[in-house]
Amino acid sequence: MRLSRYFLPVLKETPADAQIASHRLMLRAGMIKQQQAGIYSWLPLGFKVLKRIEQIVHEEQVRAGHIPLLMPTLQPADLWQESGRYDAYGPEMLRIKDRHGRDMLYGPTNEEMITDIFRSHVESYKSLPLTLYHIQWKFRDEVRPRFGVMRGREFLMKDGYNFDLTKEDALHAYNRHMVSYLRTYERMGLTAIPMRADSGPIGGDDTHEFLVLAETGESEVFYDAQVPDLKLGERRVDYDNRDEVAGICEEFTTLYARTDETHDEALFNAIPEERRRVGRGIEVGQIFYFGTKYSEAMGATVNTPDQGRVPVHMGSHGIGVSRLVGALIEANHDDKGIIWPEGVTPFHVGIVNLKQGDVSCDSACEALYRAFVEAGLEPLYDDRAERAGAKFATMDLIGLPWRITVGPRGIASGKVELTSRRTGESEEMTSEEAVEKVAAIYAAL
RNA sequence: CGGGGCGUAGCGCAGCCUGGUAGCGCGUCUGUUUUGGGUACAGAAGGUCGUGAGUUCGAAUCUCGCCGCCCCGACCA
Repeated sequence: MRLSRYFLPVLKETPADAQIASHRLMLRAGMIKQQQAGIYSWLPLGFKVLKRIEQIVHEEQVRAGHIPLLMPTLQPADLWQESGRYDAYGPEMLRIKDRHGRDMLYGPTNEEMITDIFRSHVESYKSLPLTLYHIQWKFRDEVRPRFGVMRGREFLMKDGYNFDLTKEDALHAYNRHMVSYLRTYERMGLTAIPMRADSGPIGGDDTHEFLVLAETGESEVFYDAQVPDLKLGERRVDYDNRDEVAGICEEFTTLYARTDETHDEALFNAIPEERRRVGRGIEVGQIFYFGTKYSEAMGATVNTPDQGRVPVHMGSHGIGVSRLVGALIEANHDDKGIIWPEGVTPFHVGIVNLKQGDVSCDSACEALYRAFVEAGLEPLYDDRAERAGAKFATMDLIGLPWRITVGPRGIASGKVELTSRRTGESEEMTSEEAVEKVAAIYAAL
């Protein structure tokens, strides 16, 4: 993409309404525009990041054997009356009437609807196990939306639902989700810690929240200093292997890590003092096992091998996709702007032409641009007639992890400069070497 | 939903107390200039001062209502 032809409305000054870093930077970098309290338009740069995150979530769900579908944002009230949540949910649920006076709602979650889909088409234990998920916009009419996309009213969420014959099977689904989530966050360059949590209104016995450590987090967290060092890394996971999956879950949940909701002072104090940590975290996902709560209420039953009929065991599992954009920035920024991890960056590399209109600089930039496109990468070429300072400031603000600087001085000796946004370190090399190096970095992801 | 604050040009703000022709910086547009970290000069465009009512000869300014937004708490992917 050529910046002169892109739509990137960056702001030099910080909008007064934004208090925390991610919100400020998303506005300044032209990623979002607020339309109402807690409701945002996603401008091209923000939309790109959102889509990258969504893509990673999809890939890891499919890898775990889960099946994508898409349910509507608007739901009929009667499904929720069946489960009893129409009255239980309260004013957080946005209720709407259509022209015929029928009661509808903008879905805050989809347990009822997915259960309806399941019961319409599944009759036999032979169809199990089954895990369906979608990534769709949700609406929760928060009393007080804040922190930009981290606490919006409208938000994009991946929500998945497992249907299993037995509790044991459902717990395997639970574990599968935990491992797939760990992998999802790691690919984004985030450390998200599973913490035992309260079940809240969704109900159920087993639940973990995934927290990204950040000072601006809304939850207080207590954890063993060794927990953030746990990594899934390169290991291959067979998601059908129950023992292996359970083993990984055990590895990641044995050390103490809890939110204030479930914090246990005595257990915490059993950790050696130098390893006790208290901090704050941003919740970016949650997994639940809730048994037959919805299947019983809504008649989602299957025939069993011994001629019986039983309600299925279920769980639901969510990742806050739009919230992750904010959480990623909270975890990756400095005073100049955003620093995207390679896994989610909107463009792979920025090309800065220090002397637009200079024949040798222009042609070197064009050649770099073509080379990156041919290598399957997306460059953002700042070809505006701005001076160097403005171009650097824009690149720093929008946070592309790699920048190539092309100027008359370097070009005279056949060199360009490759700079890491994270470390600020620069290296001189030929254009070919720069393309090769950047391509190798992304190929290794 | 309790408490606090704000609404004046695209963005950031001053003016309001003490009513009298609506201003500044940035951005935008035109021209010149400059060119390795948000450049300089000259000119231009852009505002029913959130909204409705009231007081007044006269309201951005005073009074009341409404709407919107932000912050702190209680609640949540």
